[in-house]
Amino acid sequence: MPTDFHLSTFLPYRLAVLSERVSRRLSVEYGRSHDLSVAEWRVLAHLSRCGAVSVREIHGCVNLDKPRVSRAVSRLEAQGLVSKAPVDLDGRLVAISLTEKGRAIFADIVPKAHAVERRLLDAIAPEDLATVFRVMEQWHSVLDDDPDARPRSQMDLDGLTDATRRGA
Amino acid sequence: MPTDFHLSTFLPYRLAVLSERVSRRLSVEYGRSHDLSVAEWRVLAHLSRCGAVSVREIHGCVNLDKPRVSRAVSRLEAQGLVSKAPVDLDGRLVAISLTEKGRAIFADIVPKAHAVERRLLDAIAPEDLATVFRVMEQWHSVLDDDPDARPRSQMDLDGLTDATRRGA
DNA sequence: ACCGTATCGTTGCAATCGAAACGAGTTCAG
DNA sequence: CTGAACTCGTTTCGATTGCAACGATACGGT
Repeated sequence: MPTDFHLSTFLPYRLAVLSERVSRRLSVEYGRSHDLSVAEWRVLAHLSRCGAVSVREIHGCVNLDKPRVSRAVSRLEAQGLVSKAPVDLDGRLVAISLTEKGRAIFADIVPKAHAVERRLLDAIAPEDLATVFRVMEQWHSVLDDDPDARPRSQMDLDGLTDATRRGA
Repeated sequence: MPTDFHLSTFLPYRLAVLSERVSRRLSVEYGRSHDLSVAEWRVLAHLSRCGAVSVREIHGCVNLDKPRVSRAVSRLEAQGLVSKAPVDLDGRLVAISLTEKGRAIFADIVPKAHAVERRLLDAIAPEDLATVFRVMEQWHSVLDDDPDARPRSQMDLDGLTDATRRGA
């Protein structure tokens, strides 16, 4: 009677537990073979799509704070998976891009990552999957309207289709 | 044509981003007023339901590793929200329970936490919500069958209804 | 009773984290 | 041309993290 509160049915808790479990399972794939952190994996993934970009760009796209991106890039550079080059037009910027080795290692991980994802996706009926993604987008919308919530990152907004896009 | 991989549509990434955003929004509620971490919040929540329990018990129930629980309890004890008592029958165990102050602070936070959750839940049609929870449970089942995934915590298993329970 | 094994809670330690500060570079108003 | 304001990437620093030991207690076979 004091306060009836069940942690195990509390939405934020449930999301956190599932997300962390999935994330940890995935990190087995890129942490076991090659020695990558979540941040490094995300940086590689972003670079594989966007070519040569700045730290700022990555920071705004993959939900990692600036220092984390900076350090992840440093470690990746030390391992030879990534190269930094100065930008002529703006001396502050650094153009970061994948090396051949980085591309190779990423190409090696992607199928394993996709396999983990596929096992999850294949267990769900397509229409249920659609519902889930729609709901996740609605939850983001709720947070978009909440001044106390951290704003969404750029890339996650860009990924929206017109059907699911809000405001705009 | 290297490897076509979209981070922004990758399920583990999407889960991580949403979960982290929700979690961070929630932590505003118990971090701003009182000064609690996620671990401390979970410990309080568990104690509010389970009375006097051991560190081990909490550890197995709320998805926190043992040292984290131990340290969270220490901080909570230092703030007077929790009290530790030796157990007669087993000298290794410590019985942890809420103090009056701890109960009061928890009672103050719960409505705010529920408000955050409610805003999310109210945005979704009931049948869609049911689908989402069912899918989340299916994903847990997939991970339960995966030897490379970390096992699920006790309380999260206990929370299952017979309708959704797998194996057993 | 005794010793090996298991469990409980804590602590040590190295790595990581996040927020703020920093230096270098750029922009632009005056 | 100058200097204030801004941006970019890095670094600093205190706090937190996860993992692996650790001391202490309990149990079980002999």
